[in-house]
Amino acid sequence: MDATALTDQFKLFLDVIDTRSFSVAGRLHALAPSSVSRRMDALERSLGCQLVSRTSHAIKPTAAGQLFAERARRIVQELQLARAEMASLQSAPEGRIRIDAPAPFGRRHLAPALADFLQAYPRVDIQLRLIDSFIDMHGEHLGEVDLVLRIGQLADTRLVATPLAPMRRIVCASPSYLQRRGAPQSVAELPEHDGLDWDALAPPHAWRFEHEGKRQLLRPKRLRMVANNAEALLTATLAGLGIAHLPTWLISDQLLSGDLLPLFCEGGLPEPEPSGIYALRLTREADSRSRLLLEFLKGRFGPVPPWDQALQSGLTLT
Amino acid sequence: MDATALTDQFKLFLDVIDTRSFSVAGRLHALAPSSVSRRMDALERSLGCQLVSRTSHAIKPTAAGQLFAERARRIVQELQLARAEMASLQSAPEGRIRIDAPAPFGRRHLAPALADFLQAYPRVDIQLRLIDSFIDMHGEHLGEVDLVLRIGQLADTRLVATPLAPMRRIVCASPSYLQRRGAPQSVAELPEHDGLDWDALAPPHAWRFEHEGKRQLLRPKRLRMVANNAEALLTATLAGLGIAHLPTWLISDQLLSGDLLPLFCEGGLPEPEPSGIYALRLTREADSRSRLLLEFLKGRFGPVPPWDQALQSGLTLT
DNA sequence: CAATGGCTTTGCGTATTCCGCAAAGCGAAG
DNA sequence: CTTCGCTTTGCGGAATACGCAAAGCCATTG
Repeated sequence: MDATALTDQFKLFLDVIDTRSFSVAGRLHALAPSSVSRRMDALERSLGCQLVSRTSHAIKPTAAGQLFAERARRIVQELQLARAEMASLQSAPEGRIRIDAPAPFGRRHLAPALADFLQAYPRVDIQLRLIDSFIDMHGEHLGEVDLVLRIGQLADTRLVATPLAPMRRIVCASPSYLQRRGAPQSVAELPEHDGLDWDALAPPHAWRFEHEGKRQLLRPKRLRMVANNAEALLTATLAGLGIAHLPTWLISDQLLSGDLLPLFCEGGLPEPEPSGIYALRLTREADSRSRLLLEFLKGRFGPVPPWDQALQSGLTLT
Repeated sequence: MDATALTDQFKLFLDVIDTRSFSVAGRLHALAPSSVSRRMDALERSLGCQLVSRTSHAIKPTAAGQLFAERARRIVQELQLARAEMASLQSAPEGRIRIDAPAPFGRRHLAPALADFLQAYPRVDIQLRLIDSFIDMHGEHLGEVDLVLRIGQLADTRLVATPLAPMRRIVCASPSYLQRRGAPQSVAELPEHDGLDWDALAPPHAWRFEHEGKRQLLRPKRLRMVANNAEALLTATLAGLGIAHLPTWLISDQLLSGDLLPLFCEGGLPEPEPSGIYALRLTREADSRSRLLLEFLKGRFGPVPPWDQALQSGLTLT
């Protein structure tokens, strides 16, 4: 059963309705009139209601037939659209997808993913723009990109956000720091330590946990460094400047290599807020290439991201 | 090829995508894994692009496959909706369709059509309300009816109007009047005659023509009768009180029997304005029964209404 | 009024396709 | 390393779909 048979069956029916004749509809589809008659009979028996009223000389669409034709027209249109989209993916004429993404995540995970995507679809080009500062969603330069990757809380915009991966954060420190200051035995000891924290746009400099069912908001007494750049925080943490609450996509390598040690890793500490890695589009009706890339990234990063997979197997090993 | 096979093909593909396995998807559809493999292969060759990436042990949807699955879900939904609609038509549970219509048209043409419709769909009931006065579209009693028939110009409303039939009007008079006053030889003589006219809500009491490319607006000097009821105008015209410009759906019987004589029938005089017989619905998403009746009426009255058909063959005969 | 032409339907032989089974190849888990 | 399960492919059989021809019927036409 070829997939074109799906649309052809409906198109035959529509031609029957339009031409009011089995024979000329059959001629349009290179089918004998008898085949058209049998097909329409099968369709009617399958639907359980009469679609065309037959006299021995001519046919006339029933009211039910007209109604079904209306639906069938929509369906044929969607079928052709789906087919055309698949075809356009294959040829992908001069397709350039423009992406904005945060630089640390982009370098670590997006760039390798894009490399694989480009190999899978040789005729697609990509323009990647990595941004170290926060991306302003409301800027008018949004029209210049097809996809924007965003990490963290979602600001309410008129954009369409599709989740790419969940984000987990782990409290960690370097071995040197822990040797010097000792490892905290519980969450309650955290405020006594030096902290390195994200400089979010939202003011509360604090770490939010959900432990044993109740939410806790902890703030280290001394924040030795606050930065709005993930790489800078990582560098400071590796240098043993303090304890940080860093996302797994940033530190999975260091956790596996032992350059960073997780604290309270027994609980797992899931991200309590609806926070994650999202792809934003300007409109729901993006072009096929962007949507293709979006599906590709969804398949690559979700539901459990590769960095978390490695962490899971790696941490149980140690 | 059963019509259910059409949706089953897509549902199989969707199950393959969801379960990520040919064998369990095949089990869901009572198909051997080999058949699933062959069908997916055929689908991919038909679309010309890979939908699932196969390793010998497991499969994984391609980005293109995810994209196509999105489309396929919509299509399957529409297919099931169409099928359900057809099924609901057949059983038609306690279906009552409420219709408002102008009384003269309703008695003449709508009632016979409804009788045929009721015979075709035995489980549907109809509540017909014929109204002699104009129907106020803005009244709140609109929620109580499913369909409203309207003749003439369309007032702008939030309603959805679908044309049922074009309206033609013919200038005519009774033989007695023409014998007494003589027949006008051209449109220019019309103002000298006694007129019978529709009492439209819009004030201009005049007959609009389109003759030889230019629009003419004629007003009889003496309007012997003005009424807002078609039957009353017809009665007056038959009584020989004057010349009237009456719609063909009203006077086709009298024209055929000779009780009324057409004037200037050589030109045909099409209705110049976008005027006709319309069905109004409150919302585009009416229930199946109302839409079924609508299609039935459209098929019965359009594109050339039966009264005009009879006129055409009848008038060429005389 | 009769004939003709075209349309739909049905029966039948044939050809195409579609399915399941079995064997082979292969990767992942134990 | 072995084993299990999944996918793929070849093959025989069956079900289906097709076209052709004959029949029935209605509208048009000479």
